[in-house]
Amino acid sequence: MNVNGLRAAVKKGYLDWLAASPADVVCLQEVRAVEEQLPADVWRPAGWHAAYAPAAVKGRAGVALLTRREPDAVRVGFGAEEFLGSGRYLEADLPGLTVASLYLPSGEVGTERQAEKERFMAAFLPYLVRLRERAAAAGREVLVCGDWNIAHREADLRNWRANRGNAGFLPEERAWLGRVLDPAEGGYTDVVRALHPDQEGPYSWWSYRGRAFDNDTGWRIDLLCGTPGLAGQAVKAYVERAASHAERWSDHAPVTAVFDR
Amino acid sequence: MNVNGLRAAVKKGYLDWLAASPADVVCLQEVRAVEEQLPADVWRPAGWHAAYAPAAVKGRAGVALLTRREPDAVRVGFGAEEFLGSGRYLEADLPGLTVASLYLPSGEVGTERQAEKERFMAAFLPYLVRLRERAAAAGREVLVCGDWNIAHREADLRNWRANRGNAGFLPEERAWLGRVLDPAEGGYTDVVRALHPDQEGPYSWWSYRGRAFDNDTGWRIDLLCGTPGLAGQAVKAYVERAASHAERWSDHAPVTAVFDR
DNA sequence: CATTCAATG
DNA sequence: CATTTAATG
Repeated sequence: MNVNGLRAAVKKGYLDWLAASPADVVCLQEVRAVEEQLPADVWRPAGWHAAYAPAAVKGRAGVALLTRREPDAVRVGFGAEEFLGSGRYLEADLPGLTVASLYLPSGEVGTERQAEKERFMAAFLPYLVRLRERAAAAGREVLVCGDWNIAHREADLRNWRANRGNAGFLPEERAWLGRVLDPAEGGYTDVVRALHPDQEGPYSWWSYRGRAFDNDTGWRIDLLCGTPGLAGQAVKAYVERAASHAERWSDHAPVTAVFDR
Repeated sequence: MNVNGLRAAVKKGYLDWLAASPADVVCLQEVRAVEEQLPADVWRPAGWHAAYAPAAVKGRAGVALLTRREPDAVRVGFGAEEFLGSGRYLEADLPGLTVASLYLPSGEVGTERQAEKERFMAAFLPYLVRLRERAAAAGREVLVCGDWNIAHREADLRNWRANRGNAGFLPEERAWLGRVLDPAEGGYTDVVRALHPDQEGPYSWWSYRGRAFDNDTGWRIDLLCGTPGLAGQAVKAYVERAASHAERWSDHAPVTAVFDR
């Protein structure tokens, strides 16, 4: 769940959502804060173990993992030196599962930020493969949750034609995500899409501009990518699109999956 | 009247205040906007002629003059090249009167901004003398209105002891303002103080921090400095301290004088 | 269009 | 502590 600033999200209802959540694991992106900036009951909510990977630059990025049981291990970053302090990747080992919170750079065509996104993608795919192999050797499934900032296919955003040249739906980005999901390469499964193969969306992000949310002009860029063994256990997956504009506490909505294990 | 951002002031009631104002001339400081950023009825209110001197840097400073009758001439700046595009000085000729809107730099001890304030003061005092002489030769009185960012005497701020080392109440700043008001040098009269010689304040600025406004912990730094002929015609002078915090639309309050001419 | 930040005040 | 901008999204 990309909270678009945890401090702002708290003011608008994040804690109510969390209190009502039945989840065992919650992955946050765009926390955009450090511990000193938030009350303890936000940073370490009662009933949860919390791990954070803040960005070195104040007010930027930042990912977190909230788990009901204490992880056996927590690791920040995925090996690429450039992104170690960028607040974009955090993983934790739980019994039989490695779960990760990912915030892939959003990019902007023709800028250095797009080049950064591409460097991230280039380094991250081989890591995903190693992660899967390592986890398999340890008897663990893997679930990488977060804001991938890429819509894979035309069904994953409302206006795919108008967005063909835009960051998030570039051919090279879509191809890269295809490799992540290719059984012969990345080997991950898009859990929500696997359960809803023929649906438009469900979208998980809507621009704040115009009437994007009201018109459901959104993108499905928040993905839960799991190893096939885990993905096969998914029995339900859904996006918590807020019923009203007043209830929105981020420009993203929570994406949830339920596993029967 | 320092509006602390005309766009913010509009949202909080500036236009209501202006509509109710009986003034012939209104001097604004810290407009912090250019024409394109505001609706026409704010930038050029019905019934007023408006002249602006915006700062070259976006969102900074900016002074304005609203006059019920059209000025015979409008001039931006006071001759100092450094401050020409700084949005800090604007004057207009009306029949028998030159009126100016001034926003003197606020300064901060030990910083370049304090050095800038001092350069402004050094260049501005001789200008004030020339202005008075030129106006006298043309049969005009002078009134320089605005945020001088200096409290002249102990009665001009609530906590003068605690502020002895702070910008706005430094000995050299107070001495400089004394020279502006010295009959033998600047030759200007502090119109409000002349009518209220024995009063604490009246303050015209209160910090947004703490309870400064509620406790009237303010500063009298917004001055109307006039040539003696004009100052002698002042029959009333007052600060419109808002009755409640909700009515405040700036951290300053309007300072008004009524002249019988 | 919303969230941060830094600079200014 | 409020207003702006800039960068980011």
